[in-house]
Formats: sequence, C-alpha cells, structure tokens
Amino acid sequence: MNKPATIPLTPVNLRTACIQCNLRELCLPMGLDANEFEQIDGLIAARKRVKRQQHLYHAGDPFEAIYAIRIGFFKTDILTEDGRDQVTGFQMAGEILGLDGISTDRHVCNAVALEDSDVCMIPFDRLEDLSRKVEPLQRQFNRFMSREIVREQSIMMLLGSMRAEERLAAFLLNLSQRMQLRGYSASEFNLRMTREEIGSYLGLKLETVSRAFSKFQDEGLLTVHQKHIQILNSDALRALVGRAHV
Amino acid sequence: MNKPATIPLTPVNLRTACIQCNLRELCLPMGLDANEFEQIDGLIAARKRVKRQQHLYHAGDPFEAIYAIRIGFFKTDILTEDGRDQVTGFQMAGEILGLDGISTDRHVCNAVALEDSDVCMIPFDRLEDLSRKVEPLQRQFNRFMSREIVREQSIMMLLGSMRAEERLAAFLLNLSQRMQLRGYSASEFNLRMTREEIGSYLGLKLETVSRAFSKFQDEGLLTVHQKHIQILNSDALRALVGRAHV
DNA sequence: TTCGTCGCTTGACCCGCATCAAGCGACGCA
DNA sequence: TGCGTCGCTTGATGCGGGTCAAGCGACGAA
Repeated sequence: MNKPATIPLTPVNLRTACIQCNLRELCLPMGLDANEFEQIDGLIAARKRVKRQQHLYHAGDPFEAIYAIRIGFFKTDILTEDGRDQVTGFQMAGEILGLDGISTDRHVCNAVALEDSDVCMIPFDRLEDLSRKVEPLQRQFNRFMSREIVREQSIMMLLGSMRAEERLAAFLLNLSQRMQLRGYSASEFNLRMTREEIGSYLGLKLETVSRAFSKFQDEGLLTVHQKHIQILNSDALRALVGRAHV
Repeated sequence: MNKPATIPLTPVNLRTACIQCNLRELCLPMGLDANEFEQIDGLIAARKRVKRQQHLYHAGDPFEAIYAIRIGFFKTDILTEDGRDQVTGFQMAGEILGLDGISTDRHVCNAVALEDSDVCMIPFDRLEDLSRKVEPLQRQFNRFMSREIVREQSIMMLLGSMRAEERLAAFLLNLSQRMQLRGYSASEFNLRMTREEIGSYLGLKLETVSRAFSKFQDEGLLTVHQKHIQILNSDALRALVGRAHV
C-alpha cells in the first residue's frame, strides 16, 4: 500500500474556475445562471494533476472532498483483503469522483488515473454549505448522486442477466455515447483501459473480453487494433444488448 | 401494466410523525436533536398502506416523493421491454425507497410490497427545502444517497466475482445483520421473497438458489423449511464469503 | 375434503465461460 | 539493436451453473 508522493497543486485563478470551464454544461454546475455562478465562486479549492497510474485517493483515506474531472480518464476499483478485486467504474471529463465516501467519511474505492489527468477538488463541507444557499446547486448535486445510483443499477442488470458479448456491446455503446457527449467521435476512439480492467468491470476474464472483440471484428461490427476501436455497425451492437433472452 | 387502485392514505397526527416513531434512529432523521425534530415537522406528507403484492410506484411514474418504510418489506425491480427482469434490492423498515428517481424525475424501478406494509411519504421538494434549512437533515440525506451507492457497489462485487454459494451466503448474512439491527433475531427469520426473487437479485436461477440452500443444510450451516431460515453456523457462512479465489 | 396452483426440490444433461497454456507483437530500456 | 516485459490473442479442456423435466408439499378455493 505505498502511497504516491503528494500530488502537486496547480495554481489557477480559481475565482473563475467554473465560469471559464468548457465542461460546465456537463459538470456539477450544469444549468446554473450567471448570478448563481457568482455564488458558487470558491467551490473549487484546488486543481490537482494526477499522472497516469497515480492514485487520486485510496480506499480507506479520510473523505474530505469530491473531485470533478477536468481532463483525463479514471477508474475506480475495490480490492478486498481476500484478493477479490473489481473495477467499479470508469470516469471521464465532467464526471464526479468520490460520492461513495460520503456515507462513512472514508473513501470506499481507489481512484486511479488511466491517463494524465486534471481534477477540480471540491471540499465536501464547502459544497454542503453552498448547497444550502444555492438551490440549483443542491438540485444538481442530488441529481448527480441519483445518477450514480442509476448507473450502478444498470451495471447490476448487466452483470446479473447479460452474457459476455452482450456485456461488451453495452460497454462499448456506453463509452461511445459518453465520448460523443464530449464532442469526440462516437464511432472511433482509443480505450484507456486494458482488457483485464474491462473484464473486471464486466465480470469477465480478460480472455473472454479478447475473444468477444475478435468475434465482433470477424462479424464486421467493428475493428480493433490494440486499444483503437472503430465501430462499424452500432445498430448490430444495440441489437445484441437489446435482444430478449429465450 | 395494470396499475393498482389508488393507495389509501392513513390519517395520522403527522406533526409528531417522526418524534414518536421508534425507527427514528435507523431512518432519515437519525441523529437529529429535539430542536431539529421540531424543524422537520411537516416532512411527512402522508402515510400509505401498501398491501402485499401491491406496487408503491411503477417504473416510469413521475417522481414526486421518496418513501421511508415504517412497517413491512419491499423489493425493487426493473423490467426491460426485452423481457429482462431483475430485482435491484430488498428494503425493510427504516430504509428509503425511490432515490433513483431523482436523476430523471421519473421512477426507474418498480417498488412492490412483499408483505403488508406502511410507508411515510416524503415529498421531495419539501425535503430539499428543509435540507437547506436543517443542516443535519441535509447531511443525513446525503449519507443515505451515498450509502445506496455503496450498497450497489457491493452487489456489483458480488455479481462480478462470487460464485453461487458465496452469493447466497453473503445475501443471508446481510439479511441477518439487518434483522438484528431492527431488534429481531439474527439467526432465525422468515424470508419474505421467493427463490426466484432471490435468484434474480443474485444473478442466479431459482434452481441454483434452491440447490445452494440444500447444500448448506446438508453441511449443517443452517436449516431451511420453506421460507423459514435458521442459521446454525454463521462463521462458516462468513468464511465462504471471505475466502479468496484461487 | 378434494382439487388446482404455486413455490420449491432434485435429477440429468449441456453450454458458456473460466482455466491453463503457448505464442506474439508493441514498447521501453540497456 | 537486442532483450525483457506487458498486454493481447488464440487454442484446448473442464466445470459451474443454466436448462429442461418430473414430482412433491403447502396453501387456498370450491
């Protein structure tokens, strides 16, 4: 459990952190008006750079803040003492890390950058204070929490009732959609995670993930070259996910 | 999709709803002091009786309130149009239903009573208003949301990395612990749900659940008679859940 | 009391995915 | 430029749990 060296803080003009951020329509302050933006001034305490493979926080660390991703890509995972390990999510720009720490005042997961990343640190007590004053912020925050609950429910559905290829198809479509939301191509992108991490997230072994990729490629649904994915037939992927079980 | 008749409202002295409730140390107002209890007066808009097999709400219904269970037992499930169906949780007294509806203003799950039940309806806008005034209520509510996130993460772990018997053992231990928290026996209780519902929750078929019960019984870990469970060796169950995968 | 239904148990069989194993290409480092 | 490592692919084999099927006991209705 060797923790990384202290993460350097980046000095920025935090008074305008959110207003100038081009993610504000995806992120926590989504939908706030100019006046409300003034009020949430000071929500961001710091920016942190997290290099690839570095931890943003560890399971068990005291919970003090949540983090909004400005740039980069993360995974969260849980490693139990008996060696069971599971990726619980992949997060990209505009998404929030650390919500699971609120319940026990300690982080439950590890958060690890899968590429060099940049996050906004939002001290939780400050967020609570502001949420009591700025109603739309309170509402947005509640929605983000609820959205996380819904997201996890859909993973439960996936793990509980889909077979390997359906899971991978669902995973790819989800990634594709989130890339598109951020202005990237929905059909062509680079995976940031390994086959093993995908498998861990989907409840599969890496070999099964690899085989499913190959099968999709053989069937002309997509092309894979290492981490580069090009989706050729997203309808077929959707059909896979949506098809009823006999 | 035949909806049940309107659920009858029970007239009660709602001004003292929480103060007089013996679940207040498990439920949302957990930890509030006398003064704060005064302030959250009016949080409960109504009580609802929900008879066994009746829906409290359906997936797709507009989200207006969350519900605190006073008496009874519920399941939540999702039924997708392609016939995939999954139980996403079982809820008992003091627990909160409906948090997943916040994100989209519509309920995502169905909530069905598995025995005659009694819930407190908490209109969500009223809760948001009060949360802005009563800081400990805000904190408790955030903790409940986060706790739901953590609960679902543990189900993800279970579905992603445990085998059938481990899943059932984890499920029984969890039930047992929650029974105990509510003053019931940890070692002897009646299941409210069918084998099929257990299986759906655990990502297994009902036959597999049944076989695992029989195996546990053969090994002397517990006795099963229909829905009546007596746990004889909870350490062995814990060992099953905790054991490392080779 | 009888009958029908529902939930559960148990057996037989089979399939999807895990497991084990070998090999290969990309990449980083000496 | 060569070598080691890491991530990935692919094949062979086995097993856990899904599927199909039969039967039974508890319970409710007539």
